[in-house]
Amino acid sequence: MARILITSAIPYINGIKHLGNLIGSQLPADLYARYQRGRGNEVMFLCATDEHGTPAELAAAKAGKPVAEYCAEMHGVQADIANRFGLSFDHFGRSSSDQNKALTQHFAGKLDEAGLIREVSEKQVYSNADGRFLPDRYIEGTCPNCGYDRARGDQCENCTKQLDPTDLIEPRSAISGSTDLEVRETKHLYLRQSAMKDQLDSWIDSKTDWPILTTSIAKKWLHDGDGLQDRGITRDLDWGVPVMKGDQDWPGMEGKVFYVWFDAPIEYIACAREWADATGKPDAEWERWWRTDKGADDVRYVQFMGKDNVPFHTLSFPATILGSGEPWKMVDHLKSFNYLNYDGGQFSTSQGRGVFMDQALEILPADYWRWWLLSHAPESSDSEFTWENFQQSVNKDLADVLGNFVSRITKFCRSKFGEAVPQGGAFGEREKALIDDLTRRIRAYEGHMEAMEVRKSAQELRAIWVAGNEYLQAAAPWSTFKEDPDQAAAQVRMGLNLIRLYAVLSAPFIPATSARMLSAMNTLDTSWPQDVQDAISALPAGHDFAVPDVLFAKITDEQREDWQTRFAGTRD
RNA sequence: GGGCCUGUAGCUCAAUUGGUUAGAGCAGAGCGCUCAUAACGCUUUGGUUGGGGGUUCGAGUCCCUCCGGGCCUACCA
Repeated sequence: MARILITSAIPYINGIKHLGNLIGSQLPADLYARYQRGRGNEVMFLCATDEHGTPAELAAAKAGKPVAEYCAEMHGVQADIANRFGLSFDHFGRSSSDQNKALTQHFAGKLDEAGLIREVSEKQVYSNADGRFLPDRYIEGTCPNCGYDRARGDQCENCTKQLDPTDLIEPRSAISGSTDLEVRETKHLYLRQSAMKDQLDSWIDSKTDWPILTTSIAKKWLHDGDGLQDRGITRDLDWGVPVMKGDQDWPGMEGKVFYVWFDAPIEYIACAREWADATGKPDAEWERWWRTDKGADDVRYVQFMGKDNVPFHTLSFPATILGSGEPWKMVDHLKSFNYLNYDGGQFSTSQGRGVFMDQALEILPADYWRWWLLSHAPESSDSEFTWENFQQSVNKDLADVLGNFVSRITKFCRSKFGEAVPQGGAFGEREKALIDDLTRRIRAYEGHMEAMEVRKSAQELRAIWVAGNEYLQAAAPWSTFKEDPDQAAAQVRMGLNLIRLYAVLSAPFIPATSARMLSAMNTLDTSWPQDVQDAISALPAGHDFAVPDVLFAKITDEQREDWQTRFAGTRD
C-alpha cells in the first residue's frame, strides 16, 4: 500500500473563493486524494486557510472586527463551504495556529544557525494616518512616466512601467488616502536564497517529469539577471507569527512578524500536527508523513496549485526546508494549473466578478460543478467558463449519459423483474466483449489519474459510462425479454452491476452522486475493479435494490438565462 | 522593456515528443431503437493546424518573422 501526502495551495482568508480558485488547486487535489483512497492507498490530504498579511488586516478592519476574530469566523465559513463541495481534507487547518507559530519560529531558528539569515536595514514608507508601514502596492500616486494618477507603488497599471514608491508624484495611502507619509528606517530579516542557488538548481534539474509551466518559472527566477535574490521574510505588522529564534527572543526584531509567504507553506507541515493534536494522536503519527528519518521516506508528496504560486513552492519553501538542514519531506510532484476565465474576462475576487463557491451551491449541487470544472480543468492553458458550455456539458454528460443510464436499467428491471437483481441466463460473447472493453478503458483511466491528467481522466470516465449505453442498445433486453426472459435477466443483471461499478469509478469526480448510486444499489461494496469480471458480479441474483430518484435534473434554458443575468454584474 | 506559455473543426479539447490520410466530445445532418430524464445507439458534414518564410526524405510538432491571447517580472497573496 502506497502512502501519499497531498497538499492543496492554501486559500487566503479574506473572503469566499470563486470557481477559478477552486479548480486551481483544491478540487483537483481532492480528485487525486479520493482516487488514491479508492485504490486502497494511505492518503494524508491537507489544506488550510492562509490568514496572515496586510489584506487580512484590512478586511477585518472593513468588517469592523478584530483580525483574530475575523479570521476565525472566515475560517469557519470556508471550512463549511469546502465541506459542502465534498473536499475531503483529512484536516483543514489554519496558518495562524499555535502549531504553525512554533514550527515557523523553529525553521527561522534553524536557518539562522545555518547562517542563512541576514539582517538588512532598509527604508520603507510609513503612513502616520494608518499607523502602519505600507506595502508598495498600497501606495498610490501619479506615474512619473505616463502621468496616470492611480499608479501603484510597485508598478503603473496604465503604462506597465515598474516603479519604486518614492518615484510616485504626490504619493498617498491606498488605504486611507492620506498623504501624511514618511520614509522610515526599519530592520528586517532576509533569507539568503542566493546561497542556496546551486542546491535549488540541481534539485529542480532532477525533476524531469514536472510540467514545463512549473520548471520554466523556477528556472527563470534562478537564472534571471544576477540569479536568485535573497528575500525579506519579516514585516512590520501586528498580525502574524512573531519573529523568534525557535523559542528564544530575536534581539532587535521585537514587534515584528514573519512575512506571510514564509509561514504559509510551513503550515502544510504544521497542519499535519494540528490534525494529530485534534485527533489525540502522538507526534509520531504526523511525523511519519513529514520526517524522512521518522517513516516518511516512502511517502510520495504531491502539491496542487495555481501557476501564480509556483515560485514559492519551487524556490522559497524548498529553500526553507533545505536550509534547515533537517530531514523534512520534499515535494515529489508539483501539479500546477492555469487560470479559469469567466465569460470573456477574468474571475476576480476583488471585483466580485464570476461565480463564487457559496453562490454555486445555492443554485446547483456540488457534483454538477465538480464535473464541469474537472472535465474542463485549465491544464495546458487558460480555459473559460460560459453558461452555455456548462449547461450543455452537464446536461449531456451527467443527465443523459450517466443519469439516464441508471434510470433506464433500474426502471426496466422494476417493471419486468421487480426491485431485485434478476436470476437466470448467462453471460455470453457480448458480455465478454464489454468486459474486455471496460478493462481496457479502466486501465487507461487509472493511468490518467495516476499521471494527474484531469481532463483525460474525465474523458475516459465518460467513455466508460457510454459503454453501458452501447451495451444496452446492442443487447436490447426489452426485445430479448419477449422470447428469452432468462437472457434478458442476465443482461439486466449486467446493467445493474454496471451501476455499482460506475459509482466506484466515478466517486472521485462526483462523490455525492456516487453515494446515491451505491445506496440505490443497496451495497457498501466500493472495492476498486482490479478484475472487471469479478466487479460485474458483485451484486448477485436476488439482491434487492431501489430505483433512485433522478440523479441529475437538466438545466433548462430558463435557468441558464436567469443565472446568466444574475451573475453578469459583480458581487456587492 | 525582459522571460515564459499559448493559437488546431462553429464550441471545448487530443495528437505516443519529427513519422502513414490531424483525431474525440458537443453543436449540425441522416438513420435506427422504444427500456429510459423527448433520453440511447449507429452513420455523417465540418480543418491550407493564426499569416508568411525556412530546415528536413518527412513539420501541428524544430528555426526565423509578423499578428492575436495569457502569465510572471521578486513588497498582493
